[in-house]
Amino acid sequence: MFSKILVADDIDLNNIATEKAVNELNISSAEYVKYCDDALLRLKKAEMENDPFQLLITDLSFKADHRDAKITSGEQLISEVRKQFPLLKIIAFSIDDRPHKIKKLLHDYGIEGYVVKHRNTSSELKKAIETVWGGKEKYISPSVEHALQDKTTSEIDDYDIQLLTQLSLGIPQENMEAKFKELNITPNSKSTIEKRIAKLKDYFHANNTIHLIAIAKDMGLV
Amino acid sequence: MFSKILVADDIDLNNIATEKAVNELNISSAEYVKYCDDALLRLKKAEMENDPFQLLITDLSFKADHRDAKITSGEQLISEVRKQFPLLKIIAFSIDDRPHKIKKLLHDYGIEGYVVKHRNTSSELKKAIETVWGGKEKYISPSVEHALQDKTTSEIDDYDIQLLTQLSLGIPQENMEAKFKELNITPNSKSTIEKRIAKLKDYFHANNTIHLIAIAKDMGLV
DNA sequence: CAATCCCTTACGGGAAACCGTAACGCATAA
DNA sequence: TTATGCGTTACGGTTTCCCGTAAGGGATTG
Repeated sequence: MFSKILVADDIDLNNIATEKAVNELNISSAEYVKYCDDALLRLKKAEMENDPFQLLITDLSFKADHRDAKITSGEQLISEVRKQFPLLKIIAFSIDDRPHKIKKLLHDYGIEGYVVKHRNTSSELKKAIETVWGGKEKYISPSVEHALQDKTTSEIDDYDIQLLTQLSLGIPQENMEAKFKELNITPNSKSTIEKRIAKLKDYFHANNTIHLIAIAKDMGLV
Repeated sequence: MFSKILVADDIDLNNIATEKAVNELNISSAEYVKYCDDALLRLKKAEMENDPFQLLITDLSFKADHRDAKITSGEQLISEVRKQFPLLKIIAFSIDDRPHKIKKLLHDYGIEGYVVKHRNTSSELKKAIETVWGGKEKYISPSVEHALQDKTTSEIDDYDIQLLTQLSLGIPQENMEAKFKELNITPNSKSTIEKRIAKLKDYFHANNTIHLIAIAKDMGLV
């Protein structure tokens, strides 16, 4: 079993309960932090002392408070960790069960586990740690396993996300061509952009662009 | 101190940690449920047995699962509880720190406390229970006290919310007059609706209606 | 080399949204 | 009673969006 793990979650309740779950496994050392920046510092310190962490369990959403923070989300933390500590195993631990978010973490960063906070989190978390320790397979909460097969989101690419994002930020379709040129996104003609928006509306059965953006917001695409 | 309280939260971790906090107070009986429907059942049963609960601590967001649920959110639960058990004290216990949500619960339902799940939840929850037990004042987490003074949302009325909601559901401005007549909402002329949308865009500094709806979604207004 | 396919781009007509102006209805005040 | 103010409603012109058609430019194929 892992001998040294790090848990990052800004909500103290989660750390309290996670600690209880972790203590029921045979893990000799577990540390808990409430800020992403602190997580990175701990990882660096342990690396320097030649006693590195073996597993990071991290929440995805961290609320801002009075402290200045360089890393403000679990996703940013995961991205940094993957670059600086490629051997460290990662389990994401979140209330978010939206397929798009989950797939992104699994595919883009190749994390080893995704545990959804729900009614049986405690036992799931233990199973996840054991599975990841085994090293053979990833652990995904049963309630979101279907997310991986979900093709609704796999057919939506980065271009679509960019488009939806700019729309949600108030860029009118009229100015989108200029905006995309500014951002070096191609294709960027008014016509193609129009067609792509129409395709998205069709895909999500949206009555109009407002509806489309509302749906995208609900799905967590933007 | 309270002798009998009920805690409703669908995430087991929260119940585990809440239990720990509650045990540090002098409360002789505390029960924990993961479904809103169960909460209502427990309250009814205790009432019938002439041993009613004195305090309800409830989360606001409950995820759906395989079980059929009549009450699907903490807000609905609070609404029912206020009708059926007017003497029961209520503390809402949520990760949601958006002013609009908090004000709604405090004003529309007159709940006795609002604790935001954050980095010091455990001690805040204890303080909240003690304050509500005192019976003289309400408890609001310090980090959202400013929400009560926030006038951004107090100037947005139910009519605005209805309008934003229908827009986000894909009703085009063109058909809004008919929709509002169907819903018996007045005023409902095309012209007034146009003007109100323009006012909202102005208020939130939205470039266009899409942007407006994105902002409303972010603020939790719809 | 020409033929075909697919994606991108261009354009134009019609619908919806946007915005200013003005009339109407109703309440309060003179 | 008339005057004033405010919110609602009505209308028309301009802009933006929507949607169909068609032309342009590579890549692949015969």
